[in-house]
Amino acid sequence: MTAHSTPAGLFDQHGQPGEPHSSGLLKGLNPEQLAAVTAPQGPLLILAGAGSGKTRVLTTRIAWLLQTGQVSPAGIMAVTFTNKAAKEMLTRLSGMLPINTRGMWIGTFHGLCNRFLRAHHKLAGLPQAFQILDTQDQFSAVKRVIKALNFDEERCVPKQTSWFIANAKDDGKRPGDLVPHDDLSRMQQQVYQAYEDQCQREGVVDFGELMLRTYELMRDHPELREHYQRRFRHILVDEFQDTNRLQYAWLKMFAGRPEVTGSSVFAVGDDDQSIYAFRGAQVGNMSDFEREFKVPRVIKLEQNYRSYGHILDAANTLIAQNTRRLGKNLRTDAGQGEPIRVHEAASDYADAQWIVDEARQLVREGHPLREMAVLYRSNAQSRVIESALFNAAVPYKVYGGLRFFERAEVKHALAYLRLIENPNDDTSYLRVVNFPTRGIGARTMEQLQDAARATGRSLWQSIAAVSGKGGNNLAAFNKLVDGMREATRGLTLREIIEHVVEASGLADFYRLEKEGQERLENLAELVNAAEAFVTQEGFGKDAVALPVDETPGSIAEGLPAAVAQVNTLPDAETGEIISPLVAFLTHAALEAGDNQAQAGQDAVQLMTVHAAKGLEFDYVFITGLEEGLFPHENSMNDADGLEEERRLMYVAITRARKRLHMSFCQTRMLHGQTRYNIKSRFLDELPEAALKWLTPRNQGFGSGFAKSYQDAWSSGRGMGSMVGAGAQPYRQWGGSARSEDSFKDLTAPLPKAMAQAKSEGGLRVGQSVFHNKFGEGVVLTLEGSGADARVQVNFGRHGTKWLMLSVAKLTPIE
DNA sequence: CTTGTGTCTGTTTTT
DNA sequence: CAGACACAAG
Repeated sequence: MTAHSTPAGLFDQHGQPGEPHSSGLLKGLNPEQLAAVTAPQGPLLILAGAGSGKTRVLTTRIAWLLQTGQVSPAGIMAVTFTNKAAKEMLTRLSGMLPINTRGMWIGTFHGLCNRFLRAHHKLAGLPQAFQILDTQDQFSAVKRVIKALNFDEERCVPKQTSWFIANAKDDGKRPGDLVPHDDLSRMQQQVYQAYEDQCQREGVVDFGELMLRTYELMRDHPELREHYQRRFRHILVDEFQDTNRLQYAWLKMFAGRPEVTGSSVFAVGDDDQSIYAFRGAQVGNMSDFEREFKVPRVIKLEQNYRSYGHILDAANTLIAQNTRRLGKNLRTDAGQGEPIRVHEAASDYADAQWIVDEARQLVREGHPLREMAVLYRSNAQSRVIESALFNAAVPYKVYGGLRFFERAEVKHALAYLRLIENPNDDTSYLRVVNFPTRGIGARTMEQLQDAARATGRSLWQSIAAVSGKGGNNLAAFNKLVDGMREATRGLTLREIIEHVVEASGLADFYRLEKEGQERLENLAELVNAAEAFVTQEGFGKDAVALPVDETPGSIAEGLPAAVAQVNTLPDAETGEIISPLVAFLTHAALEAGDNQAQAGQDAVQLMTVHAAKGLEFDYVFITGLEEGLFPHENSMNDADGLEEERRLMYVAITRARKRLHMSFCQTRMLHGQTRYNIKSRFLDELPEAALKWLTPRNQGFGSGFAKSYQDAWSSGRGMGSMVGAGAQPYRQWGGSARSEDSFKDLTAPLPKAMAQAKSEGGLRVGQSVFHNKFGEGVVLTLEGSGADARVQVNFGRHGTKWLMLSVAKLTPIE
């Protein structure tokens, strides 16, 4: 999405957009891009490779359609997956044309659904101020349902069940559409049904529900369907390869049958960058689209404006190993550039150190830190790298993890705000009824929940059913919330939040807490976020009235004003404009916000490969190229999983503009255990000519074997702590490694490589050796032979250790 | 109702 | 190793 600063100004692709004439708009487009942008009405599929100017094509297409008068802003719908992508599109578009982007429907799938459901909330059977459950909320709601149904949580695991429900919705399925095939799925189906009832009662929807309900509303109401189908003459979809079944059906619903509605869908995607199958993405939607919409031709954007040749060669060669592809090869005019620097380290620690060294070298050459990114497969890998960077005083920024609106203190404050709008929101009620504590304990809440369940009412409505002290406290709590609602009536959003933070007792609570300072700051930041939201969304004195829909006879006809972009459409029937508070709460749910405030600071960027999709950097480090990690062991058993891992690797490689670094290590600390890793098969799949090995290839024996061996170096307990097993995944015996029972594992067959290790090791008593962790030592004793060989080594200040020769990595020193 | 202890479980993530 | 969570004791 960020397609600015390109290698050494070699390319003119990302220069300033031309002046607002179509000739200016189209200037600098290559033939394929031009064909895509100026394609005639009708379905179109753009296969856009990484760095091929995808976003530019998408936005220029919209600008061109508008400028040539083929469509009015109201006839455009552009859908993305992330808020970031939607914003980027809007920003670029307003840079190209002096148009008001507000009449267009540009946003994320969920943002547009929200807009739609707010406008038609009566038809959808929702309160106007319906609240949106995020994943956390959804999970706790499901958990509550499982408890209420008295299901065994061992059998009907809440996490799996909430995943099950989300998946069903992504597939467009209601509880009644499911056919249970065993006890578990029968239970899950029941939970789904009860969960759905509960959400409906509380007036809340989860992410999947936003999509599904919009889809169903369109499906079940012909007049609505016809209206929107007629209205959106051009539907543009970004990252089409990431759409799930429901989203594709949703798109078809809005597009209608092209020959009838005349609408055209402009789908842009890259099957090679499909990395979200695990959450329901169907790459197959691309070929389905091509077939079902009778796409006359697929335009391939293969000219890359981002990376140098070696990098692209690596990407192309790698991805060519995937069998199920639409087929595409990236090319560049930029020259080969530097080869990819490949480094093998003895340990994850040494690997991190190497990254720090390389980064410092780049700094010495005058490159800013923000142009360096360290990418890894899983979040757990960031720790070592962080500590190495920290120790070297190199600023860094980690992406991922807890986002702003997901922080506990922020969610607490939001829960109070939600209760002001909708006291029947049980999820919010449960979150803060006793936070800060006000004498409402578990048994009180149990009584309350029982009463609510019995009558089918909300917790808020059921407090009279609880007598005694607990009941009084509950009444006091309801009164507190009522009081807040009264006190904040007519206040600005900022004032509302300030009041609630104080009146709820949250502020006092955190003021007294030792570690509360940061939380207080986050609450202050929440006020800022609200302030920024109000300014940005244009609430306040001079909101401009815009006709939303000009189509005569439509449901939405004559709507008064779209005060703000997506979140604040007026009610379709009453024309009442949603309060800034509801809009802000929606914003908080749909846009979890960045996780770190310190933006703009020059720092090395650390993130998972998934998080890096759509980004680009001059210098990229791909770390942890080890079997079991990347490709991840959970994905490498089936062909589809492996291909997805390869696409992930492809995404990682294509993030780099100028120089790419890849690294792996022989030992890695994971879950408190040392793992021995083989280098990733993906390294072997890269063209040799594009690589520059900084360490000798296949050096030592650590890189070639013993994937799953527990290190045997704990001294003192002698052989009892030595563990060896066949080629089992390490995780199968984590705990037992500490018990004497594991001793018997030593009898398991050992691979040939281990026997070789001994002879190659060529150790003798008195031999000097090097060990990754303990450093230099001297061999004191040799025992056993072959797979059973063990050795006693004196490591000086680290003491004397018994090591399993087949497991510990010892390098002889002459 | 709070606090401490023990157990468990560890991909990827937007909305 | 470390965070989340459940349960028992105070």
